[in-house]
Amino acid sequence: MGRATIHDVARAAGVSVSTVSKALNDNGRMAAETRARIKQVAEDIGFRPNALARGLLFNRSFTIGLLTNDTYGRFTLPVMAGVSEALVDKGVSVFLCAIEDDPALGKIHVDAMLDKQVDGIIATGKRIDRSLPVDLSGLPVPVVYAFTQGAPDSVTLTSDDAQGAGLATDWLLGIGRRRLVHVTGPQDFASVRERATAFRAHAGAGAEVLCGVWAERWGHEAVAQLWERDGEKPDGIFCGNDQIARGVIDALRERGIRVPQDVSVIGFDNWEIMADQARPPLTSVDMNLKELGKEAGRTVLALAEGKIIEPGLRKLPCRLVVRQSCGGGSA
Amino acid sequence: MGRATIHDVARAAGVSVSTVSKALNDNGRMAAETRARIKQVAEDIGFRPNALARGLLFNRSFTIGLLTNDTYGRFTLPVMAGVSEALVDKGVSVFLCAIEDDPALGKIHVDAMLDKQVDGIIATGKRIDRSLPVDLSGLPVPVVYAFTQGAPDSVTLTSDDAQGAGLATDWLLGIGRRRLVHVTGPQDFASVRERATAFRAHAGAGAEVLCGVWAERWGHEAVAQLWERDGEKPDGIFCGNDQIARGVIDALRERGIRVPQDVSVIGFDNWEIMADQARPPLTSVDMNLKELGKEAGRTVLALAEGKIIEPGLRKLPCRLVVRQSCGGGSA
DNA sequence: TCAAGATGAGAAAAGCTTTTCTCAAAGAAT
DNA sequence: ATTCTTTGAGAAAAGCTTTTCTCATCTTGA
Repeated sequence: MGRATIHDVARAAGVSVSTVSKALNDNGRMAAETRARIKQVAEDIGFRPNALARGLLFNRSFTIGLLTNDTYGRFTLPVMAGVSEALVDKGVSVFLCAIEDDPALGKIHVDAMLDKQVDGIIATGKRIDRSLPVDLSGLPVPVVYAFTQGAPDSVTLTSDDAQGAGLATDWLLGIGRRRLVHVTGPQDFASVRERATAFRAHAGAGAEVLCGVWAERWGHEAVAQLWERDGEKPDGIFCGNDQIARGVIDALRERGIRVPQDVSVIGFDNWEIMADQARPPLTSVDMNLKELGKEAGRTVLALAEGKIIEPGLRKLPCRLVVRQSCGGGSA
Repeated sequence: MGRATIHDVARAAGVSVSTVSKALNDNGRMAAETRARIKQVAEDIGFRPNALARGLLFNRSFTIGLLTNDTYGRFTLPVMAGVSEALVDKGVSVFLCAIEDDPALGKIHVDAMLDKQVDGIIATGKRIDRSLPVDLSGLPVPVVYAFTQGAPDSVTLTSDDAQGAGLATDWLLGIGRRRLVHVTGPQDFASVRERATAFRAHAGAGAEVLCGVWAERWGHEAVAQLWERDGEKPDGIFCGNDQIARGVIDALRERGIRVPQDVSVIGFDNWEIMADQARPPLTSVDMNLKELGKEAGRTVLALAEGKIIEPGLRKLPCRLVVRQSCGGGSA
């Protein structure tokens, strides 16, 4: 019972364990024929080295911890998938630690990870301007922050909100829209402020920004505000997330305004389930969260291997996913 | 550098490592005063035993693997959180393995988990009538399936679709609705069939079931079908998910039909972000996925400890979350 | 006072893998 | 034929913790 050990292979091949080890790791000197035979026996027997024993020996567990306080959101899941994907072919597995917003739970999880000798920790959350309720400074392993507020002098990865906003704004300008408005979320989000600044920089200082909440009804309401006052109406609306965009599109339709013929709308997040189901489907800025997760994985691994990575905030570019709500597609 | 080992504690306390071990684990015979002193030293020094070494010794890694092919969906995240929560205070950590729908990737992850000597594996997915693209039978560790199709003779946990549908139907009947309709997703989903059967059993064999797709526009369309034909109109609509319910509510509003005064609507999934933002907020059936995850965690741990759990399909009850789309709330 | 029992603490082995040393045998060169 | 070199393979230690023995010392009873 149990899994085959290197001793089983040695016995089956009629050699010593050290010879088996050397054969399998292409180490040491030995007859090529012996090496091949041992490899064959190991394969036949289904031997795979015990990672616990290797970890003990190398002081390296080939394991990292992923800490998140977001158990429902749509942001962390792609990040996690990216981390997992980046590390799996390096033989590194990922501990998932859901800590809610509970500092005590956070500490328990961090201690458990350290006990298990993780090679590093990635912290991720639901908002890039809030930090996790747990102190990760002074740990004996490297820490990388992804899509959450990092400690000073740490390596922190986020999406580039300004660049994403610029992408959307330029696209609207590129297809000939001139009267642009940005309808977005609450101003206390750093993302909101950064996107708004970039929007104004690209669209012109006079371009209007309406802050509200992250909800469809705010999209409705913003359209009402914009259309029920005097003056020129916008012909391009860049929204702070896909839900707001969804509300905007619905409100425009209810007013008989055609999207994209009369007004172009762009969302943010590229939340497929929302963007695809909007009528018309929503052009949206994608934050490349999976890519961000991959990068976080690669980075923490590099740090674990002793490579020097300059600390600081690194912003990864967004991309624009073109659907029909905007016009100007290549089709 | 590195973490303190039991040898460091022994040296600091002026005793042997075996004495330290016995002191900390409340094992063996020794002077109470010695024991207390050693414990104090260990605490001061910040000693925590190396889980790799313990794992090697006990043939137990205090680790389980969580396999999922759902990297974007909203079903697995609460399941994962539940698993993590159930196991953290047993000292068990969870490996997250995102395998997409790739059998090769699945095998790699399973092998990696076995290498790391996981005590068990939980498989979870995005659909309870599809199985993961990887064979988990004949593994040397116990496997529990949660919210995905399990192998024959395995322990499989899902939500009780029939009971959930019954809950919703009875609620509608209980508040006096008599002309009920069930608007749901594609019939090739087992969940759809099961809920429909339960709906008919509770609402009467003649009660109508409309199958379509899992999308808002289908909710719209179903309302159009129902209202644009002759005969009595429904006064209670039970929807197969919250997106459909959302479409139904919007379509009713557009027709001037009041929810909940004229028609009661109930959704399924209790997807907060959708249910809360509907106008009015949606009463919905919650599958208790976090609870399901917890149960899966407890079960796999029990199996890992050698307890006998009868194999088979276990269905965990749903609950109804009452908001305003239905009337009949206690308020 | 001597033997027997109780008590406290250390030595060693096990769990699995890898690496460094060591050693023996075979082949080559003188 | 003898010595040196090369080659092939095994022994042992390290990495950390726990448990089972074993041993020495102290106490107690006869």
